[in-house]
Parts: sequence; C-alpha cells; structure tokens
Amino acid sequence: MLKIHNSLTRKKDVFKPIEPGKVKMYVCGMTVYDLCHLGHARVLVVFDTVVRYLRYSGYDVTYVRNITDIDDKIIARANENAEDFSALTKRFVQAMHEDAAELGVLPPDEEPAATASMPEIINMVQTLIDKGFAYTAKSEDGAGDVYYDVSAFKDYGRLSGKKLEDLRAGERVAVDERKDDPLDFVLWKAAKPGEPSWDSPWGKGRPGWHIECSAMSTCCLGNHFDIHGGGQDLQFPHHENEIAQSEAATGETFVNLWMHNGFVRIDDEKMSKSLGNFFTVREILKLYKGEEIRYFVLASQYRSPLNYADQLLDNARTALSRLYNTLRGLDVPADYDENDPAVEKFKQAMDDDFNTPEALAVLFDLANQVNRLKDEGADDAAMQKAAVLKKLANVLGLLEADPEHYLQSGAGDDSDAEKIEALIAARKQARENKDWAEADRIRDELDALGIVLEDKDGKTVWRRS
RNA sequence: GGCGGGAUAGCAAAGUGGCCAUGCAGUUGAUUGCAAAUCAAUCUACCUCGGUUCGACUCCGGGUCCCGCCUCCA
Repeated sequence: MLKIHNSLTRKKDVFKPIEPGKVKMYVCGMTVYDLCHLGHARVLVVFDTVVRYLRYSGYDVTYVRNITDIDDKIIARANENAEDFSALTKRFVQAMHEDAAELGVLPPDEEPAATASMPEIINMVQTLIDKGFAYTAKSEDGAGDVYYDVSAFKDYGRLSGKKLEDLRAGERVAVDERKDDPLDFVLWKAAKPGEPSWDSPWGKGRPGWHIECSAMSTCCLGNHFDIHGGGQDLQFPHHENEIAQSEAATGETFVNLWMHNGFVRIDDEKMSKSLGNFFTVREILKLYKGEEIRYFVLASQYRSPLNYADQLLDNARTALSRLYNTLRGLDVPADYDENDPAVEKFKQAMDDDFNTPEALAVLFDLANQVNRLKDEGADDAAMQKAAVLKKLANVLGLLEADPEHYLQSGAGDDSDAEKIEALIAARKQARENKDWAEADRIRDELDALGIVLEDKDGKTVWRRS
C-alpha cells in the first residue's frame, strides 16, 4: 500500500489514483536561462524515481514536466548576451536534456513549453476574467496587464497554510497601485517595446509565470489529475496560485496530491541562484559520474534537506563501486525471483513515501548475500540473487551500466586502456618470475594513475578508483 | 512577527516503545607473495530537562540550537 506525503494534508496519505491503475503526474520543470544546478538535479532525479517506482508498481503513468521558456529572467539574460531569447532558451533546453540523461533521468512523456502553449494560456486568462476572478490593471502604468483577484478565491492559502490577513500583514509585500490587492498576481504581462510578445485580447504581452503551469497541466492531463510535484520553494506562491487559477477556471478540484522535495544546501544554507552558492551539474560531472550524483541524491529521503559536500560524493562513489563490484563477472539473468524476501522489503521501503535510503539498505543486504554466495562458490545461486539486486537497483535508476565498463571508466576523460593492459601484462610476467619488487612497482605506477588492481582466481582485473 | 521542518554514532543517513538499520571511515581475524576485492567479528548513537510506562532514542510537556517559507528561486 503506497503512502505519499501530501503537502495539502501535511501527512502521508494512502495513494488512490483517480482512475484505477493510472497516474497522471505533473512536475514543474526548469526556467531555461542558465545551466541546471544541483537543486534542479534533485527535482529531476527524485521525480524520475517516483515515476519509475509507480511504473514498477504496475501503474500506467503519464508524466508531464514543463519548460518555462519565456519570463523576465530569460529576457534579461538574452539582452545581456545580445541574442534572441529563443536562441538562448534552445541552448539551455538542450543542456538540460544532456544533464538529465547523465543523471539517468528518463524523458517525461510530455514536455510542454510555455511559448508553444499560448492559445491555452490566453484562453484560461479569458475564462478567469469572464468568471470574475481576474481584472485588467487599475492604472495607466499597467495598461495591458491582467491580474488575478486573490480575494475572489475562497480557498487561497490552503496549500501553503497561509491566511490572507497574515500575508497582508507581512512588510515585504510592496504597494502596487496597478493592483487591487498587493497579493494579486499577474496573469498576463504587457510587453515593453522590444520585448518578445504574443497577441492577446489585452494587447501584446506574455504570460505570468503561474498561469502557464495551470494551462499546460490541465491541457496535457485534464482539469483534475493525481500528482503535482516540484521543489519546496514552489509551494508558495507558485503552486498556491496554480490552484487558485485552475480551480477558479474549471470549477473542479485541480490536484489530489502535492509533492515537494527538500532543498540542496551548502554549509547548511539553501543552494540558490540568488545566493550564488550553487554548483552546476556540469561542474560536478567533471569530477563525478552522473550515477554517483544520482546515488548521492537518493541516499537521502526526498523531503529532507540534502547537504552538499565532496566527501558525500566520494562516499557515493565507494558505495556504487561496491555494488558494481558485486555484479562484476556474474552473468546476471534478466529474470528475477519476485518472491525473494528482499523484494518485499524494498517495496515496503518505497511504499513508505519513497524511502530511498531504506531501499538502498535492501540493495546492500542483497550485495552481501551475493558476495557470500560467490565466496562459497555457489555461482548459480549468486546469479539468482544478483538478478534481484540488479532489478531493484534499476527501479531506482541505478546499476543500469555494464559493471566492467562502469568500473573501468572515469568521470572525465578516460586515458587509454591499452597502456594499462600492457602494464598489467608486464606485472603478470614479473609475478610469474616471482619478482615481487617489480610487480609491486608496476602496481604502484598504476595506482598513481588511479588504477586499482584486483588479483583473483589467477586473473587480474582493474578498475578506476 | 506569522506558518512549517529538524536535532541519531568520526562523517552521512533510515527507523522502532523492549532484539541487527545501511554506506563510508576505524579495529581484529580469514583470504592474498604483499595488496585490492570479499567474508566474519568488533568499537563509536539517539540535543537538554521533566513526565507517562515494567521498559523510551522512539509517546507527552518545557527548554536550547539549526533550517525553510512568507520576495524571483527546484
């Protein structure tokens, strides 16, 4: 029985799909004006893992992850670069896809972009005006802007647990005479001269950030769907506003279950663009493999804060080496025993709000069993267990590579294997001559290159440390 | 100020009212020419003060400290 923490109810709810056997899920993706950082990587990996597990559990999942490819930051960055905004976004969409692939993140079923969804967006804004939930700007200054009237939506604040009075009491909401209420937010933003724009009933302009997600999600998944996810920082105001827009426009419940992943931190402080304390996925990929980053992310429960430190990536590296080492040299069958006790333990862990750390513990238990069987010479039994290990790891998007290849490839450039093989052959010769000094010298030489040797059963295998 | 999350061994990180998490690191043994890998054994825990209980790291209450949201952010 799958339980998922629901931000709406603030507890773990038993997951019950709207339509039996099917899951419709939407996750807020990137605003593509820069490279993905580790925080983005966490969203990608976490929800990819959720989708993989739902599919493993037998659900037919439709996974939608959008791209925000028009907004103020994009326009600002394009101006800085003196390039067309669409050239900029195209480049970063490409980069994001490459990063996702490195992290073992499967493509979503649909990836709508804001600029490709203008009719739907404009349509929804018009509906909100028609139904009395939106109005055009109150001053000359904002001519062509359309705002959402927060006071017209009675449930406003339910997701974030905020009250309108409390929000208004906050000193940080600036006065804006274009709006009725400082909390009202923009649905359609009039274009300034030279800005990219789309025609609308209110003049040339572009959508506000929140409306595009409402429009794209309902467009792809219908008015009412199962799961909506994103980073914790989107809970307010972004997701709160999405609910207000969608429910006001359609008159239906928008989403049953809201999932929010915790932040990535550095030195106990949130990693973010505004603080400037972020690492891009690309930077980290120079030193670590995508799978190591993925393991690092999954080693913490998705709602907990995830502190970044090189040591933790090193840790992920050693842990993954252990698992791959276990599979190495075994001819692992594709079929696995679904009745293995580990399968049940794994499911229990994942059914409990995607407890990946506990699921990983199950993997290490299995690895221990496989190694013990190998030591006992029970190769067939070892392979059967290994099949379970591999299958369950695959559900987490791990251990998908060929162990031999994985262990012999580095994070960055791989220096040629021929030289390594030649040195190993020379060492073999020295060992046969019982010239231990020479054999050890060669091993030290390889060690300096980051190559570790393992002698077993009269053969020598190598891997990168 | 309002609302929310947390404090677990050297480092990370799960979890449970009474019995082993797990990974890395450490120690010892097996194995090895020596290593590595692996196996076995083992040392380090549950912020603090009260309460409930036969028994609490786990439940309840007070305290201390940390973090997040309330503004663009995954």
